[in-house]
Amino acid sequence: MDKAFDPKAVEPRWRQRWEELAIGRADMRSSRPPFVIALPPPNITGALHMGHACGFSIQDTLSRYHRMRGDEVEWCPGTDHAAIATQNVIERQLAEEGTTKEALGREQFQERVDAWYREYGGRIYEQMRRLGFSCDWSRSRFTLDDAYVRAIRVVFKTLFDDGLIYRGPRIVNWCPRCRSAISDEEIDWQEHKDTLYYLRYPVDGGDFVTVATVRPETMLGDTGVAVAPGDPRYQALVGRTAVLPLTQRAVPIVEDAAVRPEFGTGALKVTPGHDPTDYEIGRRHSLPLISVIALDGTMDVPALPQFHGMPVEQARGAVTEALRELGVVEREEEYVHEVGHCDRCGSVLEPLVSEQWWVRMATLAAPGIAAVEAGEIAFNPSRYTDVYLSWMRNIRDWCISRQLWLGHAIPVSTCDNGHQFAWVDPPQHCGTCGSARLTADPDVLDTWFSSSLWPFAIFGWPEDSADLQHFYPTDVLVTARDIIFLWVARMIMMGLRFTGRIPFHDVIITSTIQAADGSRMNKSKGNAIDPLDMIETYGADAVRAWAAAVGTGGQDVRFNEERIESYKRFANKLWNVTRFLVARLGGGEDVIPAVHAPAPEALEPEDRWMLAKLALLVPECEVGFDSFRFHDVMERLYETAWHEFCDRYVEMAKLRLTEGVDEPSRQSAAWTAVTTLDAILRMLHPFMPFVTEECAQHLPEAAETLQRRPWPVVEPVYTEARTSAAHDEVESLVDLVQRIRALRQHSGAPAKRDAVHVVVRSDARELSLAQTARLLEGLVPATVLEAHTGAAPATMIETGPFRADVVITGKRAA
RNA sequence: GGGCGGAUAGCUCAGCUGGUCAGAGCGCCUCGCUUACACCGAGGAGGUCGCGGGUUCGAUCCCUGCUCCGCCCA
Repeated sequence: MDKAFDPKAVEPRWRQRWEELAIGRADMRSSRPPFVIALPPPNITGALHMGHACGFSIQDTLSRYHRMRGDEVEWCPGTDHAAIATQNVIERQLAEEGTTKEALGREQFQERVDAWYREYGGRIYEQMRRLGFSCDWSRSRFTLDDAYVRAIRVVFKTLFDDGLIYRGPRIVNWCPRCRSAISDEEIDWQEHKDTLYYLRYPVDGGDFVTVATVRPETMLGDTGVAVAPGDPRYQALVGRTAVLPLTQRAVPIVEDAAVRPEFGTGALKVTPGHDPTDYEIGRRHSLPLISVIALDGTMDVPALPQFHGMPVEQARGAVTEALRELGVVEREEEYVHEVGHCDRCGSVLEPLVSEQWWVRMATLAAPGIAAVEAGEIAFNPSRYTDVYLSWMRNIRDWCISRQLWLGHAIPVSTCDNGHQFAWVDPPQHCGTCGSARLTADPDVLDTWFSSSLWPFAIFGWPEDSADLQHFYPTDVLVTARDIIFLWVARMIMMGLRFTGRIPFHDVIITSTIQAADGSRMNKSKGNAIDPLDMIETYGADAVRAWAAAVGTGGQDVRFNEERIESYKRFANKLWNVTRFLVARLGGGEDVIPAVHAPAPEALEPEDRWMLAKLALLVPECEVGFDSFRFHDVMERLYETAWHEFCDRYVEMAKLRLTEGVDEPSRQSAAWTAVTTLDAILRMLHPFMPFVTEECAQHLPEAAETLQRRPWPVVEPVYTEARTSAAHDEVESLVDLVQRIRALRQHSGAPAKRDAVHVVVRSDARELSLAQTARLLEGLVPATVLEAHTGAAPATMIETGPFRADVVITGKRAA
């Protein structure tokens, strides 16, 4: 065996082995209880980032653990077509080539997209394999698969026929660059420093009202002025009309509770066409709705040619200037506020009214709320329960249409007689009048609409497939916090609606990995860490162990490379202790031959000490796994493996492991060491599969993979009374050793056996004086005497059943 | 404006339902190339657990107010 563990040399071999053995492949005919995870599908052309590395590592750890516990594990991977992201990539490419998708046409554009998928699709799977993930690759799904598309259409048509999907004009967040609606959940809010303008609108009868706005250009579309109900400042104006400068339109002054009287002047200009709040106010007061901004983000005011066609930003200046000339700008002040940007392209979003498809959410939400309230679905950490519930209780209709060229077409057609219907298979005729002149809806579905079907559509729904029967509902969903609304909530609602069952019973929200300075990791900011670099430097095991240790608990974590490095060292430690045992017990071979269990009486106290530790560790790990406290499990395994096993037990047993004198003692030490190491490797395997596999190959119980070995069992001998008595005594002895060493260090004596002389007495029952002496001599190291000469002063140390007189001699030369 | 979370050793963080909880890793200091490992071993120093109140026999852990940081919703 090499002197150090080399991840690069080991990882490819095991990745290949696992693929050959198909450890991830689930058998739906198995009688083992299923344990199922649906992988949140990453973007098919995307690259693995730290968030993936973290969340996916946790899923693999859970999967491997459950396989060892005897479950039939189905961890189903998949990828998402990520319509907006992909379309943006292709559009950027086209722009560099000096062309546009419009010039190309839909067909050729689609060819470009397909080519892109062919070239980069699945790249992320390769990156996932680098981390040793044991997904069921045989069941990989893609959201553009034919069967998946069919499931989407069935869902759409059902909701449509049930009246839960409708088309209507609504104010939406519009991205002028993507030329598409963007959902509320996809807005990237950024702080802007703008100017708050105070505009004076004359009121009929000689008064005036002053409104405050950061967007003077939208005043061209104002259709009202609103004040808070009962605001004493404005009682005289309510019910009268203001006359807008520039357009000369007369608009009513109304009272509305949405107005915050403390903001600005307490009077709000109402632009229903370009502000969500104003839109609602306008509806309540039946104010007209005027659009003054076109879909491309330019002013759409043919009646005012001086502004028509001008980009909004520019129009803001121009309109303000015109208003200044009219003398209606009372005041200007700096104003800092949050402005919505497109998540994908960064453009400032423009609220405007357009025709969109919507899902009525209230009826879908009710069962989703009930399921969580009843505890059928639990969030981990539990505080996210309230986050979910409050969003669900205040749910708003969901805008599911996007004006993209890429994605799932909305399966709705309209015939020339105006009959509109949803379909699953593309229709030839109108179902109502038989007309063959059909117009398909030009929009596509929000990607999250398709994602919301994921847990059941991946298993073949709407067919009542064997996979679906066996693997649905899934067990656990592992995902990031920012996806609770976008995805988790919608999966719950769709799952309940279409299968009548919850899609999973536990949701694990992973930590957000921040940059070292606490800021958000962001590719464009250049502070993102590439997991592949980390694997390259520290090995996949180290990255995975780090992810598990840091990824649950719900607390955001600052990226800390040293922490990953510490797990690389840990892997090396495991490797070296294995190497040590192989050297002592392998008889010259690379693999330790079978070690027979000793008679229980043959176990020495330190053997029992180790077994007692193991007896505690196994159930602790199980509890940790079952409560998703991965960091607890990882920490306990690290502590036990390194400090208790390597530092203590192996040191205590070292002399007994040499070829020689006391064969029964040697055998019990060998058996204890191998048994403990074997158990530790198995328990660590879900976290650090590569190094544990590689080490386990050198032990007698070698199997083709640890995934085919069971989780450790606590044997009766680990827990019997003698064992715990021996444990406690050895624990005291370890304490004694530590205190003698401290004394020695303090005295400046070298760590030599003849520098420390000890006379020890004890009331121990399990540890004989001879065994006590042997352990002290080996561990301190020290010379144990019957009695001191009395020539040098002794220090008395008392701990547990032991009383030791210690004499330090042979001071180090300064 | 509403809500959630955080503030624990120099750094990054654990501390579940109040009483061996004051911890880990890294860093630091001292010593050691003892044939598993210097990707190591041994020993050690470092914290009034953000601040002010309160509940309690007793609070880092519960309640409340405040300060700063992060996030979500509006």
